[in-house]
Order: sequence, then structure tokens, then C-alpha cells
Amino acid sequence: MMLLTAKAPVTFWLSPAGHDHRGSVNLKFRQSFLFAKPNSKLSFSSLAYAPAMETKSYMDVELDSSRKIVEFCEVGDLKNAMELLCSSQNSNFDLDAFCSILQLCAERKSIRDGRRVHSIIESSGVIIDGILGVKLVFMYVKCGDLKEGRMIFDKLSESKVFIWNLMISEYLGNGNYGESINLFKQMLELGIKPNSYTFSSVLKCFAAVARVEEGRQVHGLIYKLGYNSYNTVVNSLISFYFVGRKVRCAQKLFDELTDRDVISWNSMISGYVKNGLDDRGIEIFIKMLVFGVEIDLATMVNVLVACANTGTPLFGKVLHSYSIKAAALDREVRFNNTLLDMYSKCGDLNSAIRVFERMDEKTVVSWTSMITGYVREGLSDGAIKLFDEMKSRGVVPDVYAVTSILHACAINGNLKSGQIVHDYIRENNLETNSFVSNALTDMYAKCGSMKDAHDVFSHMKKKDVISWNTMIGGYSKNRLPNEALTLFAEMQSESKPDGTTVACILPACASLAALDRGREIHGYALRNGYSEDKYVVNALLDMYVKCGLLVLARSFFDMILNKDLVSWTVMIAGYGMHGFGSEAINTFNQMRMTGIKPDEVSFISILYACSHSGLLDEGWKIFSIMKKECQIEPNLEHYACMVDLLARTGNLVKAHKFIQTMPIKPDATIWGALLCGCRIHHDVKLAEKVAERIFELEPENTGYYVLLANIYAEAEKWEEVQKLRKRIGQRGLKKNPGCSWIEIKGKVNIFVAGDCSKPQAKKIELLLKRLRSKMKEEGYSPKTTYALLNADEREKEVALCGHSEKLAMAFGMLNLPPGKTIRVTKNLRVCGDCHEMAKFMSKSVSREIILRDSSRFHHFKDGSCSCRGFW
DNA sequence: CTAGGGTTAG
Repeated sequence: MMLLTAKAPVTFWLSPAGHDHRGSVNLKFRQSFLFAKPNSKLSFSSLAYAPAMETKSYMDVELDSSRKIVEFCEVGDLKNAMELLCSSQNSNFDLDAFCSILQLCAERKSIRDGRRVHSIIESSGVIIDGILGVKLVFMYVKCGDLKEGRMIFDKLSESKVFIWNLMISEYLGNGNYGESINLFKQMLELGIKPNSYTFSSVLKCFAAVARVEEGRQVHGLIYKLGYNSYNTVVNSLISFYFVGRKVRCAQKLFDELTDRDVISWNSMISGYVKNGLDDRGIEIFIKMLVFGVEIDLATMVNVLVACANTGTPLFGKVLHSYSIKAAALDREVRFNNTLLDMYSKCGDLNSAIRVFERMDEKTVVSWTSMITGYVREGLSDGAIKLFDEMKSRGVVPDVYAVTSILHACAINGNLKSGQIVHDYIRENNLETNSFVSNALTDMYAKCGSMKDAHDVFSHMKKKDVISWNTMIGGYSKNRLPNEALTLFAEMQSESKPDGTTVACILPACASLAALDRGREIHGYALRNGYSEDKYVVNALLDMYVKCGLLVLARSFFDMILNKDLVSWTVMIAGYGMHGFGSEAINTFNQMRMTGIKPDEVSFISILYACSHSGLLDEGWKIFSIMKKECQIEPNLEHYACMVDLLARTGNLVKAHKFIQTMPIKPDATIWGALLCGCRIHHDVKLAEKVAERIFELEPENTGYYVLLANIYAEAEKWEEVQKLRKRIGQRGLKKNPGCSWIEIKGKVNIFVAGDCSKPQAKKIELLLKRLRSKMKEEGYSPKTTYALLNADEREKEVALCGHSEKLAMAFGMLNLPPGKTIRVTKNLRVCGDCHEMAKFMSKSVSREIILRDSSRFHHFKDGSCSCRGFW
């Protein structure tokens, strides 16, 4: 017995006269069939009994095989039904046979059989229209051939609302909302009255394409046709308004709905959650409990999502036990999946794991949720293991699983695993999914392989704003600010930059000290309403700090309404970079007073500030606060700051001891900080010892060889300098060329040490010569030791004049209006002679010079520098 | 009405 649904009351309608040329055999039977849907409690025969009796007398031989086909279909025997249909000499079957077999083809989604039936119908000469036409359309549509179904649909001479609803809902299911809406408008024009099914589908379409106004008009029509008291229709309207973010409209409908069913309630929870109003969703759930409304799977899934978003695991636990006790949902996969995701989102990974392990049925969703849970906790190795296990159990990863695992590879920089995932993606053609290719781009960018990232990016057919942001952010993070800016410019013509883009591109401006570009982008953010976004705000603050506009940065900071930890950290680091150590400490204390707890990064910035201002005692105090009051274990960076602080302030022995008693293994930067101190305080002996440790740790890093060479040079140990040069040469290492730049009218002018090919080279040379002789007149002697050459003094002076920062400063003096501050940025640390000259320049031409080097800012004004020697 | 995925600041 085949069980069918008929949404009671079943509406019987008559086939158009003339089409039913075989007589009205089993008319009602067919019609009930047509309206029937699977999963009902009504039996097929109970609907069909009466007409079947009437028609007995019409039966002949052909009808007999028709009858048999119907019988085969009744028991679901498509094979025999098809055999009988195909083997018969003539094709004079009655409409019942065709309809039954088409219905079965539709249910089995057997398009091959369906097509054969179609061709037999065509060869039988029966006109395809009326019930038969509708049935054929139904078959094609259900078998997934919407195109063929549509062709027949378009030829139907007259059609009723049912088939229109079918077409509309099929286009909806395929995501072709526009076509659904077209059909809806067409049926209105033809005067076919939509019913509750039509409205449910079409409202979803208007929601999906965000055509809120037209949806409202449909609401009007619903009212006019009297469907505003239909539960299903009002439920659809509620969902529609929620998707359109018209929370109050949805609320009003719900409040005025007298006959709410469980779906109405569920729609309210889901709608609130979709609009970020998780608490109100939870309130609705509680009301359901209070009013004793039936609670089903969807209710629990919805409310668990709300709970996950609010991050309240305690409430989640209550929901968990309630669901098991009251509704025995713990065997439902969907419920378990949501539950484990809730635990993981609430930060209770262990409970999530427990749910996962107890699930007897696991789908790819369960695995993905679990993987994402691991990733969320930073346990990317565990995530990768789970992914492998999932595959070995025969669960096929889908696009969600793949994007999740790519994220895992990204956060631990695991390029190898990432590449394996990429291979899988290629084999299964998943790259066409934009989520996947964006995640791939991000994975490569985070693993530091911008070439691969660009490869994926450039092969994307459709780049969305996230693709661009990922790529631009990747360049920014990988210290390729010029590439970031170039891509940002390219983006303008293809995609509209959003707040995230702004937050991605600003660090590039900051690292280049490209103030004009940064300001432009600030303007863009203001015009487009992104200037309130906290990421944008903090990135802007950082940009102004790093472009040297400390005063402006401070007033910008003061205007931030909700300063978060990052805002404070940027400001503290800013003071540190600019040499205002005590201001940094004041700001740090203010931050703590407002109740914001410092984290690792903010401790780095405050310790850095102390070391760059030589605030020894204060630094130690903060170091102990970090450990004792904040329970933060210092990492290598914190230790580096402390070594730096000790070494700069001349406590070389203490610094050395400090390194030896560190609980974690010191790396090259730790020793490097001590080496810097050795240079400042001219301790060649210690420097040699320290340098050897460094060369063991980082034999390829030229910077340290150069640093030691400088120490030798300052001590005039030229032989040692030569030996070191040889050593560098043998290793095939090259000194990272010094490079400085200055932005003038939005254009970045780059100067490389010793490069005389730049425009205005002659003028620059002349200016520098003049300055040099003026300096000598006033008693400054060139710090020729920085030339690192064992040549005569004259030659050294010439070499020094080729230093990139001098070239850039001179270029600024020549090209900026008088009195305007000169802002120069250098990739390495500023040279001592250049530092002296900048001091002199600031006094003799009375203009401020702000020089940013790889370590800090130097504000030169009236002959002195803000760094007071701490650099 | 119902579960899982991608980009952003120190």
C-alpha cells in the first residue's frame, strides 16, 4: 500500500473538457494522486475507491494492460510497469497508466524511464495537455530537468495554480529567484489567483534577493485575498520580514497572530537570531515553555544557535539536558551537531568532544563542527588529525570541511598540510567555490607564500570583496606594502572596498609611512561610514602613530569612544616609539584604571617603551606586574625587551646574567639586544662572545655581522673589520642595502645608499656638502667611524654622504615648502653620522625632522633628538 | 522554522 499525503482538504478540480479523450476514467483517482505528497497518513485507495468502481464497465484489453501498469505502480514496481508499457504492440494506454507511471518515475527520480514514457505518449498521439501535461511537467521537474519541464509547462493551454506553484518552488530551490518572481508576476497577469503555497514560495524569493518593497506589496495582496489568517502564510511573512531586517514588522505579525503553531514560534527564534538578537530569541523560547507550546527539533536547534552566539555554556548545558529529558532529541544528528557546535562556540571544547564521541551517527557536518572547534582553540594539529580520520572513515569532505581545515593550516603556518588539502581541492574541483578559494588564498598568505596566494587569487573567476581583502591583507602582513597598495588601486575598478579592506590596507600605509595615502583612505572610510569600525579606528590610529603624527594620534585616540585593548596598546607603543617613555607608562596605568587588562602584546609595547627611554626601574616593575598580577608568562619578546633595557642602560653584565638565567632558550634577537648594548657602551670583548652565539643561531643574518663590524670599526679595529668582511663574503651574504624614502605630494621617493642616479642628485650632493662644511665650522666632526671603511677621512666623508637617509632628508629640504616638517623613513637603523647631521639640520634651517628607522622615531628639533641617545 | 565554512587592527 502506497502512502500518500493529501493536504486536507483535497481540492478536486476537473480536467478541461476535450482533453480527457478517453473518458473520465478514474478522474478523481488521478486528481487525488496529483495532489498527493509523500509522507501522509491517508492511503491511496481510500481516496480513490469510488471512481474506480464506476469505471469497471469501460475496460477492454488495452485498458487491462493499463490497469496492470497502474497496479504495478501502486506497489512501486517501476521495472515491471515500464516493461509492460514498452513491450506492448500498440500504445493505447489510458491516462491512468501514463499518470501513475510518470508519478512513480518522479518519485524514483528516474529521468530515463520518464523520458521513455514521454516518447511513448508522444507516439500514442495523445495531446499533451491538461492533467497529462501537468504530470509530465511534474515528472521532469522532480527528476531535475527543469528546462524540459518548463518547455512543456509553457505549452499547456490552461493551467491551474498547482503547477505554477510547482514551477515557482522549483526555481526557488535552484536559487533562480528571479525566474520564480517572473512566474509569479506572470500568473497574476493571467488572472490566476495565488494561494498559500504560492505566497510561501514567493516570499522566500523576495527575501533572498532582498527586494523588501515588492515583498511588502505581496503582503498587501495576501491581505486582499484573505490569506492573512493563514498560518503558513503569516509564518512566511514573518521570516520574510526578518530576512529583510524588519524586525518590528515580523514582531507585529507574530503578536497579532492568534493561531500560532510551533513553526510561528520557531520562526521568531530563528529570526531574532538572524538579526543578532539572540537574547530575544531565548526569551521567545522561554515563553514557549511558559505557555506550554510544543517544542520540536527545530526549536531546540534554533535556541542552541542563539545560545552559541551569546557564549553562555551554562544555559547551553540546561538546554542540553532539557532536550534529552523532554524531547529525547539526543539521537537526532541535527540536534547533536548544533549541540556540539554550541559547546565549542561557548569555549567548552571538552563537552563538544563528549557529544561528538557519543554520537552514533556522524555526518560531515559533525566532523566539520568538531574540526572548527579545535581550530577555534588554536589546536590546529588536532584539527588536521580529525580531518584525516574523517577521510579514513569514508566521510567525504565537502566545501565547509575543506575551508575549515584550510583555516587550521593557516593558523599554524602549516604549508605542507595546506598543499595536501589544495591537491584534494583540485582533484575534486572545489576551487570554484569562492569560500574555498578565499580560504586557500588566506592559507598561503598566512603561511608566508604570497606567490601561491596570488596564483589562487588570479585564477579566481569571480573575486568578491573578501578575495581582495585576503590578498591585500596578506601583502600587508607579509611586509609587502607596495604590493598591497598596488592591488588596492587595482581593486577600485572591480570591487568596492569595505571596512575590512580599509583595515587591511592601512598597515601598508603605516609601514611605508605613506601619510598622504593613509589620509586619503581615512577620508574614504569617513565618506563610506567605516570610520566607526573598531578595526578601522585602531588601524587608523596605528597609521598616524607610525607616520610620526603623535600629537594628532593622541587627539584621535581621545576621540575614540570605546577604546579597547588594541587602541590602548597602539597608543602606548606610539609613545614608546617616539621616545615618550613616561607618557607610555601614564597611558598604561590609565588603561589599567579603566579596567582593561593588559595582554602579552600590550606588555611588549610598554616594556619596549621603557627600554627606548631608558626607564630601568619602571621596566622592571612592569615586568614583575606582568608575572605576578597578570599571570602572564613572559615570552621571548618580553625577555628581549628586558635585555634591551638592561643593555642600553649600561648594565651589560646584568643583562648577560639575565640571559643565562632565562627559563626559555634565548634566540638570536635576545643576544642581538645585548650586542646592541655592547655597541652603545663599547664593550668589544663581550660583543665578540655574544656575536659568536648569534652566528651559531642565525648564521645567515647579515645584520649581526654588520653590527659587530660597526663595533670593531668604532674601536678602530680595522683588521677585525676586514676579517668579518671576508667571513660575510665567504658565506655569500650581502648586506641588506640601506634604503630611505620620503613622501612628497602623495608620491613616495625612494633612496638607496650610494645611489646617485636619482633626480636632483647633483643638487642633493651640493646641499649635503654645504651642510657638512657648515657643521665643521660650528665644531661638529663627522662620525666617520660609521663609514665602516678603512680609508682616509676624506673618502669616508664622501661615503657617508651617500647614506640613504641623508639623501632623503636633503631631498625633502629641496622639495618641501620652508618650515614644513621633513618626514623620512628608513628600513634599517639610522646611522650615527646621519643622526648628528639631522640634529644639525634641524637647528640650522630651523625645521623639524622626523626620522623613523627600523627601531623607533627620532624627532629632531633645535639641534637635539627626542631619542636622547637611546637608539 | 532546523546544524558546520572564508577577509580585518596592536
